[in-house]
Amino acid sequence: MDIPSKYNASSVENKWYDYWMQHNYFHSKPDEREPYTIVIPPPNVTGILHMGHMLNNTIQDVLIRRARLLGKNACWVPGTDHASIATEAKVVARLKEQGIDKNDLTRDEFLKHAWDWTEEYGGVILEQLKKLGCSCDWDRTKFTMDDDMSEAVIKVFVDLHNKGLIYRGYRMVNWDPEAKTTLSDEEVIHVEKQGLLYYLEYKIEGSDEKLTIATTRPETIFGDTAICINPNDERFTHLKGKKAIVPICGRVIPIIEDEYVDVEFGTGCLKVTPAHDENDKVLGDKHQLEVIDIFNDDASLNSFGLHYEGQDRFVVRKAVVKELEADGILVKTENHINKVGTSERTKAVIEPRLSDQWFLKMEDLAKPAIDAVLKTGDVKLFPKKFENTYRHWMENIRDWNISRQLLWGQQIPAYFYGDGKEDFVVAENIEEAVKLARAKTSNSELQISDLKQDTDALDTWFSSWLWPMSVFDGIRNPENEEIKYYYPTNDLVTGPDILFFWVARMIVAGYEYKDERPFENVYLTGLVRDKQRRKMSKSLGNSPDALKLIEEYTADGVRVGLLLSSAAGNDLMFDESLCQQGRGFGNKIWNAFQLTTLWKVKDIKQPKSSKIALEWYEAKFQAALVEIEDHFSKYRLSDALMTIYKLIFDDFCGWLLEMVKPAYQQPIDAATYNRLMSIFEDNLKIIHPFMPFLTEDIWQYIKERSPENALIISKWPEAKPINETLISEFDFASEVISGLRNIRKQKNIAFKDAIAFSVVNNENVANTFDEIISKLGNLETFEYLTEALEGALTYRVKSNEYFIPMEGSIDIESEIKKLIEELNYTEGFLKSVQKKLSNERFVAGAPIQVVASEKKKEADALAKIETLKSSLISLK
RNA sequence: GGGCGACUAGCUCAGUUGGUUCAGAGCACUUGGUUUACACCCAAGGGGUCAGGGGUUCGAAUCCCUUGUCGCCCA
Repeated sequence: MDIPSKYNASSVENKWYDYWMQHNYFHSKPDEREPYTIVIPPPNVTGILHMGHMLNNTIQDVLIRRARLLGKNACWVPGTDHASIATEAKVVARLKEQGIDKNDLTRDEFLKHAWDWTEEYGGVILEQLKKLGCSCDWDRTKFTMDDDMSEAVIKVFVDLHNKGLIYRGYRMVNWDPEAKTTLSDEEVIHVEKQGLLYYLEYKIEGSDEKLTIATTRPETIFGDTAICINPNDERFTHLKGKKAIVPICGRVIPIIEDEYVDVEFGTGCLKVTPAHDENDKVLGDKHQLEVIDIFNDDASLNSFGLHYEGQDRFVVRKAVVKELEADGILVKTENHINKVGTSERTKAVIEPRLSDQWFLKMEDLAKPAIDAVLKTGDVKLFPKKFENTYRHWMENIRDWNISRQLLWGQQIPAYFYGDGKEDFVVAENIEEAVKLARAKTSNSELQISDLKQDTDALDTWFSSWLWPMSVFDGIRNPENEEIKYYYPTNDLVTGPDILFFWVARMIVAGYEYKDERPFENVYLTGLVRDKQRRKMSKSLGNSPDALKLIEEYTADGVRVGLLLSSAAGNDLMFDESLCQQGRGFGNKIWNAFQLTTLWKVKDIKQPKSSKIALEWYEAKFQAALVEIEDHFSKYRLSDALMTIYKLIFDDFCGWLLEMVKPAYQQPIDAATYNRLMSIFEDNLKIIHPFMPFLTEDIWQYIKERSPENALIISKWPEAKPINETLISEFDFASEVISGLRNIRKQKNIAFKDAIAFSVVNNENVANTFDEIISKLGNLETFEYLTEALEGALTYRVKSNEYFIPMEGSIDIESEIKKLIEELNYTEGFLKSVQKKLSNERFVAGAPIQVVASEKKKEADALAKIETLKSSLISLK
């Protein structure tokens, strides 16, 4: 077989991805094996891959590939989300470019455009995931607007309505004047903005007196329906029961009293605008105030705005201020920082607005979801710190506004038969609706044509909260084989930014519809930031192009780079040098493989050193396996990767290969070679989840393999007992070798010059690794002595003393100085240990093993001091 | 304003019930190296008052109090 000397990532990646696809390894169907299921957090259908997706999906792929190797029936369901507001905004923008106004289109016409768009751009992101190596079961790809998915959504809406949990209410909602839709509370981002506080004078009716109020929104005076004072505020006692006159529009409004008013803030007087502020609405309800809505749905003023009618709210603010100033009503302005609600999607400033919307009662639904995370632990969050955030949100949960004034999404299945607020029925389809409407109205003459479906669509999250169930058709067919097999899923990997939007609601839906958790573990990734800690975003232009990154650093390299420093829940400070490290690691493995291919294998005797070396590596490998297992069980993927990285880089390449490497142009014995290759295969298995392409490629070069023997579906190495003795003996030997290297360096002895070497074995160290020390130290001789050797360079490991004879060139003075330094240090150390041991309270209070270890330290130090002293004597 | 979390080497982070393994890892840095797999490499080395202060304890990076800085969530 021809093996290229350089690893050619791009052709290898395509080759093996195609191979995996062709042999259907990613596909899962229910069988007798234990299932391991992940549902992808569906990205926006028209989105493109960014760093957050890369991180997210790499983690999922690592988990799914490992599960596959562990012999589980691994199923990773991919798909996309229709993302109603984001997608609709893009479609509207494109139509606008083409000179088409959304409002001129019928619902069906608009939806046609939206579907065209979806088909044009949809799924690009899924293709990009393939480049990253994601082993999703592509046969199962779902879209939240697929017919069956939509059916499930509608079914759930009807069901919740019939349970009395969905209601229609005239409420204050968050209005996005740009998208012209409401938003849920979670879609509103509060941003701190520098604004102004305006002090305005209102005349008191029937007197010359004036009252000053402070407001951040002077343009809303057109909606004022009261002035409120605090009844305990003596400054205003005399105004009780009087009326004030609103500037510009001259309307007379009452002065009301309420303790809600903060005496300290502004002037202690509040203007009340019930239509445009949530708190004012509460006040208004309490005091039965009139509600005057002054805005159109694009936040321009309506006729209540008088001569400002038709102008935008921010334009009006400036103009009103000017007019008020000219009239002497504006007393002063102050700088003021306030938090302004903005739309997550369009960034528009949110306008609180009263309107008829659909709501889902959350309080009771939330209860099992609270217990699952906080009491029973049925659902675990990683890292755990998010449990507090979760608790806080869930215990203060508010009803969920699920209607959106959008077209792109599932249309609300409420059918109106009259103009009254309650003149509607909710049904899965219009035929059903007619029947219900006839029954409700006792009017058997009612026809389909008499019904008008609510024009609103459902919030996107109202479809994605069913995702872990609906992808297996668990809502429409709750008893089908797939949902029974795959549900509950195992792990969910997503960002903490959608903990409430999505994760919490999936848990709610899971308990409501399956009476079971939707997943067991939630791995919350951090945000990907740049080196300067800025969030990666398109507008900042600091997000690298995902595909270019793969091209430059290989898919495996990027995967490793992303995972190297991303503990669960911690933000990831992304730096391309991490990918460099990942690519470098790939090259290292490739070169290690290259080395093995250069050897001629011969049926000759196996050197003892090779036999020991292989046994030692197997011990290290087993120890690493335990560590890796532990890291995975805690979702510490970076730690698991680092353990493997060090095992392969240091122990395998750095030590083992050097130990078994035959001399120049000499063959390697078959026993060592075969064992080594089998070890290599085990290495490939454990790194495969992180670096799937490179490992499969090498795996297939090692031997001809049938499709049943591909690495992707091989078996994770079996755990065996660890030979601890061998590990600790090697640790000692490696210190001996380091000492040799140091001496060589200090004395400028080239490696190719063999040297004589001897030891006084005070520690009674086993000679297991002597041959290896000889080989790696390039020793000419290795002798055991009973007494110190004179005229030699020395160094110590514990109380063992090592000698390298050197004629003439030994600087006795500096040797003595070195020994005295070492002696002083060891004596100081001994003193501190003995001080501890002479403390009765320590000996009595500390655990036995801690005391024992201190005693061992004492003995070791004493032995070492002995060695040092005798060396000093012999030098003098 | 309320809550949560963080602060450990130049950077990114580990450090589990206070005690074998406690001051660690990787990267970066310095020095040396044509050891025939790999300079995308090898070897050696420097570097931290564990944010500041106080306390509990035989013993504190770890527990408590306090101050500061930063981040996130909610209002």
